[in-house]
Amino acid sequence: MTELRELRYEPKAIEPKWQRVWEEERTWEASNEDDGRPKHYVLEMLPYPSGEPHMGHLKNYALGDAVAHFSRRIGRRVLHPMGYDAFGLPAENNAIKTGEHPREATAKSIASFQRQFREWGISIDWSREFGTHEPRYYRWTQWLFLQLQERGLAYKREGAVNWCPNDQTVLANEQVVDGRCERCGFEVEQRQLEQWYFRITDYADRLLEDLDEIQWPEHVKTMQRNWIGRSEGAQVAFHNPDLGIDYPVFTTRPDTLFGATFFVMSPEHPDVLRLAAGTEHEQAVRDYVRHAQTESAEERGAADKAKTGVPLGRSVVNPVNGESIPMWVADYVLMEYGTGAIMAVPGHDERDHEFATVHGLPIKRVIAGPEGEDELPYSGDGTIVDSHPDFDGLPNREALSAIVAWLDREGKGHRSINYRLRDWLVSRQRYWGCPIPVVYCDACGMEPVPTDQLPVELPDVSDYKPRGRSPLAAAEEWVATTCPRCGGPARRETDTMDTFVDSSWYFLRYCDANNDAAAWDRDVLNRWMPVDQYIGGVEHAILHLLYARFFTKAFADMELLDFQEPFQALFTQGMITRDGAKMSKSKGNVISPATYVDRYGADTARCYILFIGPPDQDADWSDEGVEGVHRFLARLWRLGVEVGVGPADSPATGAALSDADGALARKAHWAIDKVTADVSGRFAFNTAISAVMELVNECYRHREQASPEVQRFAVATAASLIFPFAPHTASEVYELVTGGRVWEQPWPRADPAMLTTDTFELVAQVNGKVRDRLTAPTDATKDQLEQLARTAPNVVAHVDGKEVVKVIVVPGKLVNLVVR
RNA sequence: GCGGCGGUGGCGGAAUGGUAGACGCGGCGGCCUCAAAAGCCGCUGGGCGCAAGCCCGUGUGGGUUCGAGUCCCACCCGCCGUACCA
Repeated sequence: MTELRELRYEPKAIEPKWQRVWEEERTWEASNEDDGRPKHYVLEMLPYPSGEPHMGHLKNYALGDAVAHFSRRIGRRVLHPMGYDAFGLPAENNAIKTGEHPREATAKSIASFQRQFREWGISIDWSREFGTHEPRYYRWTQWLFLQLQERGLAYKREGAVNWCPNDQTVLANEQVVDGRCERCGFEVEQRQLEQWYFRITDYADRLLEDLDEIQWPEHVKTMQRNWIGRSEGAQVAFHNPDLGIDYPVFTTRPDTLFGATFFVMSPEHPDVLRLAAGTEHEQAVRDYVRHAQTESAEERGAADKAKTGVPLGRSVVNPVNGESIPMWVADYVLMEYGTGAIMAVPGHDERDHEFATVHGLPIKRVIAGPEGEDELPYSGDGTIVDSHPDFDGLPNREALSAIVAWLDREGKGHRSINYRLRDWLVSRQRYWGCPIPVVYCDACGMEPVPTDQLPVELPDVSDYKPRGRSPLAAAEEWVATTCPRCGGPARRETDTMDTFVDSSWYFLRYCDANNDAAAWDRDVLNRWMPVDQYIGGVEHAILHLLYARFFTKAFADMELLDFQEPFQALFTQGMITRDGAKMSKSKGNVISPATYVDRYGADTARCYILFIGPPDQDADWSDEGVEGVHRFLARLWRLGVEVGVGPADSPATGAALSDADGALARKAHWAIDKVTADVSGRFAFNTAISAVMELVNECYRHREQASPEVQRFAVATAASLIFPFAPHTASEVYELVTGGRVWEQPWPRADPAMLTTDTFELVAQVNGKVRDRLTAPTDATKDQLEQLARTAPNVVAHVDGKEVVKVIVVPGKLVNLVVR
C-alpha cells in the first residue's frame, strides 16, 4: 500500500478527466422539451471577449455555476448557456493600430475564453453558444431593429448629440459619465447630427412601475428610478410679446408661480439669439452663448460654479398675474431637461436665489414657513402669501393642485410629467458593429431592407480609422445597392448599431439559439423565459439592464413574447481587488485567473473566490488565502483515497451508534442542513464552504474511531456538498468512495433526527454575564434548567447573598438569573 | 448636497435580540524527519492572575431590554453611485 503521506492531490490529473466526461457526454446540454421538472434559467452577463478572462469573470461564472449545479441537483431543468458580446471598439481600435481584422482578434479572444471556461469546468450548454458578431446572430438583431422601426420605436432625427472626439462617434446619454466618454474618458462634445434612436421614453412609466415586480437589489432599482427621473408638475406658458411666442416651462412647484421674478433660457435654446437680436444686449448674448459652447461639460457642470448669465433684453408675461418679468440666458439651465427654459423663483429655489443675488434681481416670498423659518430661499412647505386672493392662506401643497386646475381652466398651463430619461441613441460611426439594415433611395427615400434579404453583412474594409463617418462609407461597392421598392440605385446606411443593442436580447436567443427561421419560437421562449437568476456586475445597473428591459417590453407589445420582465432575480457581485485597489494595468496589480488555475487547479481558484467573503461585496485577493482553500480540497481528496470505495449510506434514523460514528454522522447532517440553507436561501457561499470545511475537519478528528461506513458517508457527503463549488474534486472524491457520479445524485437531505442531540451546552448567566457552561438534557423542562443553572458553582458564587428577582430560561440555550 | 453600502482580533470574515470572533490566513508550540518541505495534532482578542477566575472588548456618545455587534436616536469615518434635473 502506498504511504498516505506521499499521496498528492493533483488537480492537473483530476480536472481534465472530468472535463472530458462532461464534454463527451454533453452532460450540461438542456433540452427545450418540457419533461415535467420545473425550469430554471441561470444566466451570467454576456462576456465581452477582449484578451483573456479576468478575475471578475472567474467570480461571475463561479457564482453562476454554483447556482446552476445546485438547481440541477434539487431537480430543476436548468438552462445555463454561454456566448460572447463580440462587437465593439477594443477590437476595432486594435485593428487601427495593427491592421489585424477585428474578426481575427475577436476569434482569438473567444478561443481563449472558451478554453478557459472549459478549464474552469463551468457547466455550460455549449450547443447554444454564439457570438453577437456572427451573421447568424446579427441577422436577427437587424430583424428586430426593423420590427422596432415598423412600429415607430426606431426612428431617425436631427438633434444635439454627444460626440466623442477620440472614438469619433456619437454616444448615448447613458454612455456619457461626468461629461466624458464612458469608454475612453475623452471629453464629450455636443454636435447637431441626424441619428437613429430607440423610443425608450415611451416605456418610461412601465420601466419604472415594473421595478416593483422583480427581485433585484434595491440599490439597482434606485439607480434605474433615478435615471428615469420621473417628476410630476405642470407645464406653464410664458408669453413673449416681441416675437409673439409662448415659451413653456416645466415646474414641479406651480405653487410658487406667483414668486417668479425672472425667466431663464439655456444657452442652447434655439430662440436665444433671435430674442436678443436688435437689443442692446445682442453682442453680450452672442458672446455668452459662444463661451458656453466652448466650455466643457465638466467645467460647466461643476456644482460650485458661480451662476453666470446675461440679460436678453426681452421679457415674458407671467400668466398667473400678468406681470412682465425679464428674460435671461444662463448656463445653469440645461437644454436637455424640461423645455430648456425655466421660470425663476428666487424666494423658494436655491439656484434661482443664488442667481438673483449675483445679478441683483428681485426676490419675493410667496410661501410662509413655520415661525422662525424666515430665511430665503425657503424650499419647505408652508402657507401661500402675497399670491392671489383665491390661494393666499392655503397650505402650499393644496394650493399646488388648485393652481394647476386653475391654469388648466384658464388655458394657461396643465399638469405635466417630466422625465430625465432620453431616447436611446443607437447609431455609431464605427466599423465593428451590426449594420443598420436600411437603404436610401433618391426616389423613394429611406427604405428598410426586406427581411428576406437579411442579414446585411458587414463588409471587409481596408481602413478602420474613423473620420467622423463610419469606415463603412468607404466600402463603395457595399454601399451602392438597389432600392428594394423601385429597383433604382440606392445607398446603404453606413452607421452601425451601438453594441448594447446586441446584448439587449441575447438572453432570448439562447432559448432557441439554432433557429434559422426566426429569432426565436415564441413557445420555446416561453418554456425558458424569464431568466430566473441573472448574475453580473453593478456597472450595468443602468445601461444594459435598462435597455434589456425596454426591448422585452417592446417585444411583448409586438406579441413576440409573453412576459414583461427579462430578469426575475438579479444578483450583483462585488469586485475583486488586489491590495485594496481595483486591478488595472496602470497600477500594475493585475493578476489573472489562469495563473492560479495553473498553479492550484480550477477548483481551488473557484472555491477561493467564493470563500473570500459575501459575493455581493468587494473582496481583496490574497495568495495566502488561496493556499488555505487548496489545503482544504487536498484534505478532502486524501480522505477519499484513505477511506476507499464501499457502502456510504447514512446511518439509519435511530440506529445505535458509537460516539465517533454518532458525532461524525450528525456533523454530516448538520453540514447538509447548513449548506442547503446557505445556498438556497441566500448566496452565502462563503459560509457554505466553511461548513464543508468543518465537516472535513470532523472526518479527520474521527479517523481512528469511526466505522468505515460512517466515514465514507461523511466523505461522500462532503464531496456532494462541495460539488457546486469544486465540481472536479467533488466528482473524483465521490467516485473514490462510492464508485458513482455525484452530479447524477439528488441533493442530499438532512435527517431531522440527526440534527438534534441528547444534550446541549447550557449557558448560565447572572445579570446577563456568562458565569458557567453546563451540559443539560435537550428534553429538560424550564424548571429543571433553572435548577441546573442555580446549582452551578460559579453561578452560586455570583448569586450568593443576593436576591434573585427574575429568571429567564431560553430552552436549548441559556438561563439568565437577574439578582439584586 | 442627496441616495446606497459598510466600520467586529494581526488579516479575510462568522454570528433568527441569547455563549462575540465559526471557517480560513498569519503566528506560536508539538509529532513525523538525519534535516527540511509536505502532512498530522494543539494553542492563538486584550489586560490582571500560580490557578480558579475577574475585568475590558464589535467606529463614538446616548437609549430600549433580564440580555444589544444585532433594535432606536444623535454623531464620526470609509467606499460606491449621483449631482445646477427646475
